[in-house]
Amino acid sequence: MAPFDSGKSTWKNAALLDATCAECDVRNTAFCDGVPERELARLETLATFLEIRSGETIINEADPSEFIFNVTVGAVKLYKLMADGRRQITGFLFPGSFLGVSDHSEYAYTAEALTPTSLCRFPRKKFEGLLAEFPTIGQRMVSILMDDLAGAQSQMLLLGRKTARERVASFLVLLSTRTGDKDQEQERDVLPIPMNRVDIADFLGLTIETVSRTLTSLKKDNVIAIPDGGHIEILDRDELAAISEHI
Amino acid sequence: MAPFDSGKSTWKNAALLDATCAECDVRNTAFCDGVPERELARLETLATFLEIRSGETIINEADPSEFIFNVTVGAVKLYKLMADGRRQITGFLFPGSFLGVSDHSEYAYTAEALTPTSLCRFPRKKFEGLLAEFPTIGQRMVSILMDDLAGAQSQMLLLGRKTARERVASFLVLLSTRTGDKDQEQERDVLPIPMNRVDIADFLGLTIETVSRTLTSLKKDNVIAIPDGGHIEILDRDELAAISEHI
DNA sequence: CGGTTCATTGATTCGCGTCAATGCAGGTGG
DNA sequence: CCACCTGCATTGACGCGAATCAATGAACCG
Repeated sequence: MAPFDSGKSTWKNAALLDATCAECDVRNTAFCDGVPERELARLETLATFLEIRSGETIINEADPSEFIFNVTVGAVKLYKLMADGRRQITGFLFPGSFLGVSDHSEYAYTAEALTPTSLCRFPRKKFEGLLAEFPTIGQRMVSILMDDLAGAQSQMLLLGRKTARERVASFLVLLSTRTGDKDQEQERDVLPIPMNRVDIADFLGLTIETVSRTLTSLKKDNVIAIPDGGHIEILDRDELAAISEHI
Repeated sequence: MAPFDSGKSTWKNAALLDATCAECDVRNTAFCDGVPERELARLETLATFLEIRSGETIINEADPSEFIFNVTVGAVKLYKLMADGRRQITGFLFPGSFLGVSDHSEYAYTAEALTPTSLCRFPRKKFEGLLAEFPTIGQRMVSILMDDLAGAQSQMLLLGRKTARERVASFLVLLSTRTGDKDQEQERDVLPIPMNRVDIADFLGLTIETVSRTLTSLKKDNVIAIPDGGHIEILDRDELAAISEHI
Protein backbone atom coordinates (compact mmCIF):
# COMPACT_ATOMS: atom_id res chain seq x y z
CA MET A 1 0.00 0.00 0.00
CA ALA A 2 1.29 3.48 -0.81
CA PRO A 3 2.15 5.58 2.25
CA PHE A 4 -0.39 8.32 1.58
CA ASP A 5 -3.02 5.59 1.49
CA SER A 6 -2.87 4.23 4.99
CA GLY A 7 -5.23 5.08 7.76
CA LYS A 8 -5.77 8.72 6.95
CA SER A 9 -8.61 8.53 4.48
CA THR A 10 -12.20 8.13 5.59
CA TRP A 11 -15.55 7.30 4.04
CA LYS A 12 -15.47 10.85 2.73
CA ASN A 13 -13.01 9.65 0.09
CA ALA A 14 -15.06 6.55 -0.57
CA ALA A 15 -16.38 5.67 -3.96
CA LEU A 16 -20.14 5.95 -4.24
CA LEU A 17 -21.85 2.95 -5.67
CA ASP A 18 -25.01 2.53 -7.61
CA ALA A 19 -26.55 -0.43 -5.77
CA THR A 20 -30.10 -1.42 -4.84
CA CYS A 21 -31.65 -2.75 -1.65
CA ALA A 22 -33.63 -5.39 -3.53
CA GLU A 23 -30.47 -7.02 -4.86
CA CYS A 24 -28.50 -6.61 -1.63
CA ASP A 25 -26.62 -9.65 -0.35
CA VAL A 26 -27.57 -8.91 3.24
CA ARG A 27 -31.18 -7.95 2.57
CA ASN A 28 -32.40 -10.65 4.97
CA THR A 29 -29.77 -10.43 7.69
CA ALA A 30 -29.44 -6.68 8.31
CA PHE A 31 -32.17 -4.52 9.84
CA CYS A 32 -33.59 -3.98 6.34
CA ASP A 33 -35.29 -7.32 6.85
CA GLY A 34 -37.78 -5.31 8.88
CA VAL A 35 -38.86 -3.39 5.77
CA PRO A 36 -41.50 -5.02 3.56
CA GLU A 37 -40.53 -5.77 -0.03
CA ARG A 38 -42.86 -3.16 -1.50
CA GLU A 39 -41.29 -0.40 0.61
CA LEU A 40 -37.70 -1.08 -0.40
CA ALA A 41 -37.72 1.83 -2.83
CA ARG A 42 -38.54 4.10 0.13
CA LEU A 43 -35.58 2.65 2.06
CA GLU A 44 -33.33 3.17 -0.92
CA THR A 45 -34.03 6.89 -1.11
CA LEU A 46 -32.42 7.23 2.34
CA ALA A 47 -29.45 4.96 1.71
CA THR A 48 -26.04 5.81 0.27
CA PHE A 49 -23.88 2.95 -0.99
CA LEU A 50 -20.15 3.19 -0.36
CA GLU A 51 -17.03 1.29 -1.28
CA ILE A 52 -14.03 1.51 1.05
CA ARG A 53 -10.45 0.47 0.44
CA SER A 54 -8.53 -1.79 2.77
CA GLY A 55 -7.11 0.10 5.76
CA GLU A 56 -9.42 3.09 5.44
CA THR A 57 -11.31 4.45 8.41
CA ILE A 58 -15.11 4.40 8.29
CA ILE A 59 -15.91 6.20 11.54
CA ASN A 60 -13.82 7.64 14.37
CA GLU A 61 -14.39 7.15 18.09
CA ALA A 62 -15.89 10.24 19.76
CA ASP A 63 -16.91 11.83 16.46
CA PRO A 64 -20.57 12.89 16.32
CA SER A 65 -22.60 9.88 15.22
CA GLU A 66 -24.26 11.27 12.12
CA PHE A 67 -24.67 7.99 10.30
CA ILE A 68 -25.32 4.33 10.81
CA PHE A 69 -24.08 1.61 8.45
CA ASN A 70 -24.58 -1.95 7.32
CA VAL A 71 -21.64 -3.99 6.09
CA THR A 72 -22.56 -5.67 2.79
CA VAL A 73 -19.17 -6.94 1.59
CA GLY A 74 -15.78 -7.34 3.30
CA ALA A 75 -14.51 -7.26 6.87
CA VAL A 76 -14.22 -4.43 9.40
CA LYS A 77 -12.44 -4.06 12.74
CA LEU A 78 -13.74 -1.94 15.63
CA TYR A 79 -11.38 -0.58 18.26
CA LYS A 80 -10.87 1.80 21.15
CA LEU A 81 -7.58 3.54 21.88
CA MET A 82 -5.97 4.79 25.08
CA ALA A 83 -3.95 8.00 25.22
CA ASP A 84 -0.63 6.11 25.26
CA GLY A 85 -1.51 4.00 22.22
CA ARG A 86 -2.76 0.82 23.86
CA ARG A 87 -5.54 -0.55 21.70
CA GLN A 88 -8.44 -2.94 22.25
CA ILE A 89 -10.22 -4.33 19.22
CA THR A 90 -13.79 -4.83 20.38
CA GLY A 91 -15.07 -6.74 17.39
CA PHE A 92 -14.73 -7.83 13.80
CA LEU A 93 -17.67 -7.24 11.47
CA PHE A 94 -18.66 -9.28 8.45
CA PRO A 95 -21.43 -8.87 5.85
CA GLY A 96 -24.80 -8.22 7.47
CA SER A 97 -23.34 -6.58 10.57
CA PHE A 98 -24.60 -3.30 11.94
CA LEU A 99 -22.05 -0.51 12.40
CA GLY A 100 -22.30 2.79 14.24
CA VAL A 101 -23.02 2.17 17.92
CA SER A 102 -23.04 5.45 19.79
CA ASP A 103 -22.96 6.47 23.41
CA HIS A 104 -25.48 9.30 23.39
CA SER A 105 -24.42 11.19 20.27
CA GLU A 106 -20.81 10.07 19.77
CA TYR A 107 -19.44 6.95 18.15
CA ALA A 108 -18.27 4.45 20.75
CA TYR A 109 -15.42 3.10 18.61
CA THR A 110 -13.30 3.59 15.54
CA ALA A 111 -14.11 1.36 12.56
CA GLU A 112 -11.57 0.47 9.90
CA ALA A 113 -11.82 -1.75 6.82
CA LEU A 114 -9.70 -4.93 6.95
CA THR A 115 -10.41 -5.76 3.32
CA PRO A 116 -12.05 -3.84 0.49
CA THR A 117 -15.49 -3.27 1.96
CA SER A 118 -18.94 -2.19 0.78
CA LEU A 119 -21.39 -0.48 3.08
CA CYS A 120 -24.76 1.17 3.00
CA ARG A 121 -25.18 4.30 5.06
CA PHE A 122 -28.20 6.06 6.59
CA PRO A 123 -28.34 9.44 8.31
CA ARG A 124 -29.17 8.78 11.96
CA LYS A 125 -32.05 11.26 11.98
CA LYS A 126 -33.65 9.64 8.96
CA PHE A 127 -33.08 6.24 10.51
CA GLU A 128 -35.02 7.28 13.58
CA GLY A 129 -37.82 8.31 11.28
CA LEU A 130 -37.68 4.87 9.69
CA LEU A 131 -38.07 3.30 13.12
CA ALA A 132 -41.28 5.25 13.60
CA GLU A 133 -42.48 4.36 10.13
CA PHE A 134 -41.66 0.65 10.19
CA PRO A 135 -41.93 -0.82 13.71
CA THR A 136 -40.53 -4.11 12.43
CA ILE A 137 -37.19 -2.37 11.96
CA GLY A 138 -37.24 -1.67 15.68
CA GLN A 139 -37.83 -5.36 16.37
CA ARG A 140 -34.96 -6.34 14.07
CA MET A 141 -32.67 -3.73 15.63
CA VAL A 142 -33.48 -4.91 19.15
CA SER A 143 -32.67 -8.45 18.08
CA ILE A 144 -29.41 -7.43 16.34
CA LEU A 145 -28.23 -5.26 19.23
CA MET A 146 -29.06 -7.98 21.77
CA ASP A 147 -27.01 -10.49 19.78
CA ASP A 148 -24.14 -7.99 19.66
CA LEU A 149 -24.45 -7.42 23.38
CA ALA A 150 -24.43 -11.16 24.06
CA GLY A 151 -21.27 -11.40 21.97
CA ALA A 152 -19.71 -8.57 23.97
CA GLN A 153 -20.49 -10.41 27.21
CA SER A 154 -18.74 -13.52 25.92
CA GLN A 155 -15.74 -11.43 24.96
CA MET A 156 -15.64 -9.94 28.46
CA LEU A 157 -15.46 -13.47 29.89
CA LEU A 158 -12.60 -14.20 27.49
CA LEU A 159 -10.67 -11.03 28.34
CA GLY A 160 -11.27 -11.20 32.07
CA ARG A 161 -10.86 -14.88 32.83
CA LYS A 162 -9.43 -17.02 30.02
CA THR A 163 -5.79 -18.07 29.52
CA ALA A 164 -3.88 -17.25 26.34
CA ARG A 165 -4.47 -20.75 24.96
CA GLU A 166 -8.19 -20.58 25.69
CA ARG A 167 -8.40 -17.13 24.09
CA VAL A 168 -6.76 -18.17 20.84
CA ALA A 169 -8.90 -21.31 20.63
CA SER A 170 -12.05 -19.25 21.31
CA PHE A 171 -11.03 -16.82 18.59
CA LEU A 172 -10.67 -19.56 16.01
CA VAL A 173 -14.00 -21.11 16.97
CA LEU A 174 -15.64 -17.68 16.73
CA LEU A 175 -14.08 -16.93 13.35
CA SER A 176 -15.19 -20.27 11.97
CA THR A 177 -18.81 -19.46 12.78
CA ARG A 178 -18.69 -16.00 11.23
CA THR A 179 -16.90 -16.47 7.94
CA GLY A 180 -16.84 -18.92 5.09
CA ASP A 181 -20.51 -19.85 4.74
CA LYS A 182 -20.51 -20.10 1.01
CA ASP A 183 -16.98 -21.34 0.46
CA GLN A 184 -16.41 -24.63 -1.23
CA GLU A 185 -13.74 -25.79 1.19
CA GLN A 186 -16.14 -26.01 4.07
CA GLU A 187 -15.40 -29.57 5.07
CA ARG A 188 -11.68 -29.00 5.19
CA ASP A 189 -12.29 -26.14 7.65
CA VAL A 190 -9.74 -23.79 6.18
CA LEU A 191 -10.39 -20.36 7.68
CA PRO A 192 -9.40 -17.25 5.80
CA ILE A 193 -7.76 -14.88 8.32
CA PRO A 194 -8.27 -11.34 7.04
CA MET A 195 -6.50 -9.72 10.01
CA ASN A 196 -2.81 -9.74 10.94
CA ARG A 197 -1.22 -10.85 14.23
CA VAL A 198 -1.35 -7.37 15.72
CA ASP A 199 -5.11 -7.25 15.21
CA ILE A 200 -5.59 -10.72 16.68
CA ALA A 201 -3.47 -9.78 19.70
CA ASP A 202 -5.35 -6.52 20.24
CA PHE A 203 -8.65 -8.40 20.00
CA LEU A 204 -7.60 -11.05 22.53
CA GLY A 205 -5.85 -8.73 24.99
CA LEU A 206 -2.47 -10.39 24.30
CA THR A 207 0.80 -9.54 22.51
CA ILE A 208 1.71 -10.72 19.01
CA GLU A 209 4.44 -12.91 20.50
CA THR A 210 1.99 -14.74 22.73
CA VAL A 211 -0.47 -15.21 19.85
CA SER A 212 2.32 -16.55 17.66
CA ARG A 213 3.64 -18.92 20.34
CA THR A 214 0.13 -20.18 21.08
CA LEU A 215 -0.66 -20.84 17.42
CA THR A 216 2.64 -22.73 17.12
CA SER A 217 1.72 -24.77 20.18
CA LEU A 218 -1.74 -25.63 18.78
CA LYS A 219 -0.06 -26.60 15.52
CA LYS A 220 2.39 -28.85 17.38
CA ASP A 221 -0.58 -30.53 19.09
CA ASN A 222 -2.20 -31.20 15.71
CA VAL A 223 -5.26 -29.13 16.53
CA ILE A 224 -4.65 -26.71 13.67
CA ALA A 225 -2.45 -26.32 10.61
CA ILE A 226 -1.11 -23.06 9.18
CA PRO A 227 -0.78 -23.42 5.38
CA ASP A 228 0.13 -19.73 5.03
CA GLY A 229 -0.18 -16.48 6.90
CA GLY A 230 -3.65 -15.75 5.57
CA HIS A 231 -5.21 -19.11 6.44
CA ILE A 232 -5.60 -21.48 9.38
CA GLU A 233 -6.95 -24.98 9.00
CA ILE A 234 -8.87 -26.53 11.87
CA LEU A 235 -7.80 -30.17 12.15
CA ASP A 236 -9.67 -31.09 15.33
CA ARG A 237 -12.70 -28.93 15.88
CA ASP A 238 -13.90 -30.77 18.99
CA GLU A 239 -10.52 -30.42 20.67
CA LEU A 240 -10.38 -26.74 19.76
CA ALA A 241 -13.83 -26.17 21.28
CA ALA A 242 -12.79 -28.11 24.39
CA ILE A 243 -9.66 -25.98 24.79
CA SER A 244 -11.68 -22.79 24.36
CA GLU A 245 -13.85 -23.67 27.35
CA HIS A 246 -11.22 -25.56 29.34
CA ILE A 247 -13.24 -28.80 29.46
CA MET B 1 -27.95 -14.85 55.57
CA ALA B 2 -29.50 -18.22 56.34
CA PRO B 3 -28.03 -21.10 54.31
CA PHE B 4 -31.29 -22.07 52.61
CA ASP B 5 -31.52 -18.51 51.39
CA SER B 6 -28.48 -18.20 49.22
CA GLY B 7 -28.43 -18.47 45.49
CA LYS B 8 -31.00 -21.18 45.06
CA SER B 9 -34.21 -19.19 44.97
CA THR B 10 -35.37 -17.41 41.84
CA TRP B 11 -37.97 -14.87 40.85
CA LYS B 12 -40.45 -17.72 41.13
CA ASN B 13 -40.27 -17.26 44.90
CA ALA B 14 -40.47 -13.51 44.58
CA ALA B 15 -43.11 -11.45 46.27
CA LEU B 16 -45.59 -9.93 43.84
CA LEU B 17 -46.16 -6.24 44.29
CA ASP B 18 -49.11 -4.03 43.58
CA ALA B 19 -47.37 -1.16 41.83
CA THR B 20 -48.31 1.16 38.98
CA CYS B 21 -46.42 2.41 35.93
CA ALA B 22 -47.59 5.97 36.44
CA GLU B 23 -45.95 6.18 39.86
CA CYS B 24 -42.83 4.29 38.83
CA ASP B 25 -39.47 5.81 39.80
CA VAL B 26 -37.91 4.89 36.46
CA ARG B 27 -40.86 5.86 34.30
CA ASN B 28 -38.70 8.27 32.30
CA THR B 29 -35.45 6.32 32.14
CA ALA B 30 -36.56 2.81 31.18
CA PHE B 31 -38.08 1.90 27.80
CA CYS B 32 -41.51 2.77 29.22
CA ASP B 33 -40.60 6.34 28.37
CA GLY B 34 -41.58 5.33 24.83
CA VAL B 35 -45.17 4.79 25.91
CA PRO B 36 -47.44 7.85 26.01
CA GLU B 37 -48.98 8.78 29.35
CA ARG B 38 -52.51 7.87 28.29
CA GLU B 39 -51.45 4.35 27.33
CA LEU B 40 -49.78 3.48 30.61
CA ALA B 41 -52.77 1.46 31.73
CA ARG B 42 -52.28 -0.71 28.64
CA LEU B 43 -48.61 -1.20 29.57
CA GLU B 44 -49.58 -2.10 33.09
CA THR B 45 -51.83 -4.96 32.01
CA LEU B 46 -48.72 -6.68 30.60
CA ALA B 47 -46.41 -5.95 33.52
CA THR B 48 -45.83 -7.98 36.68
CA PHE B 49 -44.14 -6.25 39.61
CA LEU B 50 -41.69 -8.30 41.65
CA GLU B 51 -39.66 -7.90 44.78
CA ILE B 52 -36.46 -9.92 45.13
CA ARG B 53 -34.35 -10.56 48.21
CA SER B 54 -30.64 -9.94 48.33
CA GLY B 55 -28.67 -12.83 46.81
CA GLU B 56 -31.57 -14.28 44.87
CA THR B 57 -31.26 -15.20 41.21
CA ILE B 58 -33.48 -13.38 38.73
CA ILE B 59 -32.56 -15.21 35.53
CA ASN B 60 -30.10 -17.99 34.67
CA GLU B 61 -27.67 -18.02 31.75
CA ALA B 62 -28.82 -20.34 28.94
CA ASP B 63 -32.37 -20.59 30.26
CA PRO B 64 -35.05 -19.81 27.67
CA SER B 65 -35.57 -16.06 27.65
CA GLU B 66 -39.26 -15.88 28.44
CA PHE B 67 -39.22 -12.49 30.10
CA ILE B 68 -37.58 -9.11 30.02
CA PHE B 69 -37.22 -6.87 33.07
CA ASN B 70 -36.63 -3.33 34.25
CA VAL B 71 -34.86 -2.68 37.52
CA THR B 72 -36.86 -0.15 39.55
CA VAL B 73 -35.16 -0.37 42.97
CA GLY B 74 -31.88 -1.90 44.15
CA ALA B 75 -28.75 -3.28 42.47
CA VAL B 76 -28.18 -6.36 40.33
CA LYS B 77 -25.05 -8.16 39.10
CA LEU B 78 -24.81 -9.97 35.75
CA TYR B 79 -22.30 -12.76 35.23
CA LYS B 80 -21.13 -15.62 33.07
CA LEU B 81 -19.56 -18.79 34.45
CA MET B 82 -17.04 -21.26 33.05
CA ALA B 83 -17.28 -24.98 33.70
CA ASP B 84 -14.48 -24.88 36.29
CA GLY B 85 -16.08 -22.04 38.26
CA ARG B 86 -14.21 -19.04 36.89
CA ARG B 87 -16.63 -16.15 36.78
CA GLN B 88 -16.82 -12.86 34.90
CA ILE B 89 -19.26 -10.23 36.11
CA THR B 90 -20.28 -8.39 32.94
CA GLY B 91 -22.17 -5.56 34.57
CA PHE B 92 -23.91 -4.06 37.55
CA LEU B 93 -27.44 -2.74 37.07
CA PHE B 94 -29.12 0.08 38.94
CA PRO B 95 -32.66 1.50 38.80
CA GLY B 96 -33.79 2.18 35.23
CA SER B 97 -31.58 -0.54 33.72
CA PHE B 98 -32.89 -3.07 31.24
CA LEU B 99 -32.40 -6.75 32.09
CA GLY B 100 -32.82 -9.87 29.97
CA VAL B 101 -30.44 -9.72 27.00
CA SER B 102 -30.67 -12.92 25.02
CA ASP B 103 -28.63 -14.56 22.30
CA HIS B 104 -31.39 -15.85 20.04
CA SER B 105 -33.77 -17.37 22.59
CA GLU B 106 -31.54 -17.95 25.62
CA TYR B 107 -30.43 -15.55 28.32
CA ALA B 108 -26.84 -14.44 27.79
CA TYR B 109 -26.05 -14.15 31.50
CA THR B 110 -27.15 -14.94 35.02
CA ALA B 111 -28.62 -12.04 37.00
CA GLU B 112 -28.57 -11.91 40.78
CA ALA B 113 -29.78 -9.27 43.23
CA LEU B 114 -27.02 -7.53 45.21
CA THR B 115 -29.52 -5.77 47.46
CA PRO B 116 -33.26 -6.10 47.97
CA THR B 117 -34.48 -5.31 44.48
CA SER B 118 -37.74 -4.42 42.75
CA LEU B 119 -38.37 -5.23 39.12
CA CYS B 120 -41.12 -5.09 36.55
CA ARG B 121 -41.39 -8.02 34.20
CA PHE B 122 -42.87 -8.45 30.71
CA PRO B 123 -43.34 -11.66 28.72
CA ARG B 124 -41.03 -11.44 25.72
CA LYS B 125 -43.81 -12.24 23.25
CA LYS B 126 -46.03 -9.50 24.62
CA PHE B 127 -43.08 -7.12 24.59
CA GLU B 128 -42.58 -7.76 20.88
CA GLY B 129 -46.24 -6.89 20.40
CA LEU B 130 -45.63 -3.67 22.32
CA LEU B 131 -42.80 -2.81 19.94
CA ALA B 132 -45.21 -3.12 17.03
CA GLU B 133 -47.86 -1.12 18.84
CA PHE B 134 -45.64 1.72 20.10
CA PRO B 135 -42.73 2.42 17.72
CA THR B 136 -41.29 4.87 20.22
CA ILE B 137 -40.49 1.91 22.49
CA GLY B 138 -38.30 0.60 19.69
CA GLN B 139 -36.48 3.92 19.54
CA ARG B 140 -35.96 3.90 23.31
CA MET B 141 -34.80 0.28 23.24
CA VAL B 142 -32.31 0.96 20.44
CA SER B 143 -30.95 3.87 22.44
CA ILE B 144 -30.75 1.85 25.68
CA LEU B 145 -29.10 -1.15 24.01
CA MET B 146 -26.60 1.07 22.21
CA ASP B 147 -25.62 2.70 25.51
CA ASP B 148 -25.21 -0.76 27.06
CA LEU B 149 -23.13 -1.86 24.10
CA ALA B 150 -20.94 1.24 24.38
CA GLY B 151 -20.45 0.41 28.05
CA ALA B 152 -19.50 -3.15 27.15
CA GLN B 153 -16.89 -1.86 24.70
CA SER B 154 -15.33 0.30 27.41
CA GLN B 155 -15.24 -2.70 29.72
CA MET B 156 -13.49 -4.73 27.02
CA LEU B 157 -10.79 -2.04 26.85
CA LEU B 158 -10.46 -2.24 30.62
CA LEU B 159 -10.23 -6.05 30.70
CA GLY B 160 -7.95 -6.37 27.70
CA ARG B 161 -5.52 -3.51 28.19
CA LYS B 162 -5.63 -1.77 31.57
CA THR B 163 -3.42 -2.44 34.60
CA ALA B 164 -4.86 -3.38 37.98
CA ARG B 165 -4.52 0.20 39.26
CA GLU B 166 -6.22 1.60 36.16
CA ARG B 167 -9.02 -0.96 36.47
CA VAL B 168 -9.81 -0.18 40.09
CA ALA B 169 -9.73 3.57 39.40
CA SER B 170 -12.02 3.10 36.37
CA PHE B 171 -14.41 1.06 38.48
CA LEU B 172 -14.69 3.79 41.11
CA VAL B 173 -15.24 6.46 38.46
CA LEU B 174 -17.90 4.30 36.83
CA LEU B 175 -19.65 3.60 40.12
CA SER B 176 -19.70 7.28 41.00
CA THR B 177 -21.59 8.09 37.80
CA ARG B 178 -24.16 5.33 38.28
CA THR B 179 -25.17 5.57 41.89
CA GLY B 180 -25.95 8.28 44.39
CA ASP B 181 -27.86 10.80 42.30
CA LYS B 182 -30.32 11.73 44.97
CA ASP B 183 -28.10 11.33 48.00
CA GLN B 184 -27.39 14.28 50.21
CA GLU B 185 -23.69 13.58 50.55
CA GLN B 186 -22.98 14.31 46.90
CA GLU B 187 -20.24 16.83 47.47
CA ARG B 188 -18.33 14.61 49.85
CA ASP B 189 -18.28 11.90 47.15
CA VAL B 190 -18.92 8.98 49.48
CA LEU B 191 -19.84 6.02 47.31
CA PRO B 192 -21.99 3.24 48.69
CA ILE B 193 -20.43 -0.06 47.56
CA PRO B 194 -23.22 -2.64 47.40
CA MET B 195 -20.93 -5.45 46.19
CA ASN B 196 -18.17 -7.32 48.05
CA ARG B 197 -14.51 -7.74 47.04
CA VAL B 198 -15.18 -10.99 45.21
CA ASP B 199 -17.73 -9.25 43.00
CA ILE B 200 -15.41 -6.32 42.31
CA ALA B 201 -12.58 -8.72 41.44
CA ASP B 202 -14.78 -10.78 39.14
CA PHE B 203 -15.95 -7.58 37.44
CA LEU B 204 -12.41 -6.29 36.89
CA GLY B 205 -10.81 -9.58 35.89
CA LEU B 206 -8.60 -9.57 39.01
CA THR B 207 -8.35 -11.44 42.33
CA ILE B 208 -9.66 -10.15 45.65
CA GLU B 209 -6.10 -9.81 46.91
CA THR B 210 -5.12 -7.53 44.04
CA VAL B 211 -8.27 -5.42 44.49
CA SER B 212 -7.56 -5.11 48.19
CA ARG B 213 -3.90 -4.20 47.69
CA THR B 214 -4.81 -1.64 45.01
CA LEU B 215 -7.45 0.02 47.17
CA THR B 216 -4.92 0.19 50.01
CA SER B 217 -2.41 1.79 47.65
CA LEU B 218 -4.93 4.39 46.44
CA LYS B 219 -5.75 5.11 50.07
CA LYS B 220 -2.07 5.55 50.89
CA ASP B 221 -1.80 8.02 48.00
CA ASN B 222 -4.72 10.04 49.42
CA VAL B 223 -6.86 9.49 46.33
CA ILE B 224 -9.59 7.69 48.26
CA ALA B 225 -10.59 6.95 51.85
CA ILE B 226 -12.30 3.80 53.11
CA PRO B 227 -14.53 4.71 56.08
CA ASP B 228 -15.94 1.16 56.20
CA GLY B 229 -16.34 -1.88 54.03
CA GLY B 230 -19.56 -0.65 52.47
CA HIS B 231 -18.32 2.80 51.45
CA ILE B 232 -15.44 4.44 49.61
CA GLU B 233 -14.86 8.16 49.64
CA ILE B 234 -13.28 9.83 46.64
CA LEU B 235 -10.80 12.42 47.89
CA ASP B 236 -9.29 13.44 44.56
CA ARG B 237 -11.65 12.86 41.67
CA ASP B 238 -9.36 14.38 39.03
CA GLU B 239 -6.46 12.21 40.09
CA LEU B 240 -8.69 9.12 40.08
CA ALA B 241 -9.88 9.92 36.55
CA ALA B 242 -6.28 10.49 35.46
CA ILE B 243 -5.20 7.14 36.88
CA SER B 244 -8.11 5.39 35.17
CA GLU B 245 -6.91 6.55 31.76
CA HIS B 246 -3.18 6.61 32.53
CA ILE B 247 -2.79 10.30 31.72
C1' DC C 1 -16.95 -16.45 73.86
C1' DG C 2 -15.98 -19.73 69.75
C1' DG C 3 -17.43 -19.75 64.98
C1' DT C 4 -18.10 -17.87 60.55
C1' DT C 5 -17.36 -14.71 56.87
C1' DC C 6 -14.88 -11.27 54.61
C1' DA C 7 -10.86 -8.10 54.03
C1' DT C 8 -6.07 -7.25 54.48
C1' DT C 9 -1.19 -8.20 54.27
C1' DG C 10 3.01 -10.91 53.28
C1' DA C 11 5.91 -14.51 50.73
C1' DT C 12 6.43 -16.87 46.68
C1' DT C 13 5.30 -18.52 41.96
C1' DC C 14 4.24 -18.24 37.24
C1' DG C 15 2.10 -16.82 32.81
C1' DC C 16 2.55 -13.56 29.85
C1' DG C 17 4.98 -9.22 28.51
C1' DT C 18 9.27 -7.17 27.09
C1' DC C 19 13.42 -7.05 24.69
C1' DA C 20 16.13 -8.91 21.12
C1' DA C 21 17.48 -11.80 17.25
C1' DT C 22 16.26 -14.37 13.22
C1' DG C 23 13.41 -15.93 9.38
C1' DC C 24 10.81 -15.14 5.32
C1' DA C 25 8.15 -13.27 1.55
C1' DG C 26 7.42 -9.45 -1.59
C1' DG C 27 9.03 -5.31 -3.82
C1' DT C 28 12.60 -2.36 -5.91
C1' DG C 29 16.44 -0.96 -8.35
C1' DG C 30 21.13 -1.60 -10.10
C1' DC D 1 19.23 -12.01 -11.80
C1' DC D 2 20.46 -10.86 -7.42
C1' DA D 3 21.56 -7.64 -3.56
C1' DC D 4 19.02 -5.02 -0.46
C1' DC D 5 15.34 -3.25 1.52
C1' DT D 6 10.85 -3.31 4.45
C1' DG D 7 7.06 -5.34 6.89
C1' DC D 8 5.35 -9.17 9.32
C1' DA D 9 5.81 -13.58 11.87
C1' DT D 10 8.44 -16.65 14.66
C1' DT D 11 11.52 -18.00 18.34
C1' DG D 12 14.41 -17.40 22.47
C1' DA D 13 16.09 -15.17 26.97
C1' DC D 14 14.69 -12.68 30.72
C1' DG D 15 11.76 -9.76 33.91
C1' DC D 16 7.60 -8.19 36.00
C1' DG D 17 2.80 -7.72 37.48
C1' DA D 18 -0.67 -10.14 39.14
C1' DA D 19 -2.00 -14.90 40.82
C1' DT D 20 -1.41 -18.21 44.30
C1' DC D 21 -0.57 -19.81 48.81
C1' DA D 22 -0.73 -18.71 53.57
C1' DA D 23 -1.45 -16.15 57.80
C1' DT D 24 -3.68 -12.60 60.40
C1' DG D 25 -7.18 -9.18 61.44
C1' DA D 26 -11.84 -7.35 61.91
C1' DA D 27 -16.84 -7.52 62.14
C1' DC D 28 -20.82 -9.99 63.21
C1' DC D 29 -23.70 -13.44 65.51
C1' DG D 30 -25.77 -17.30 67.85
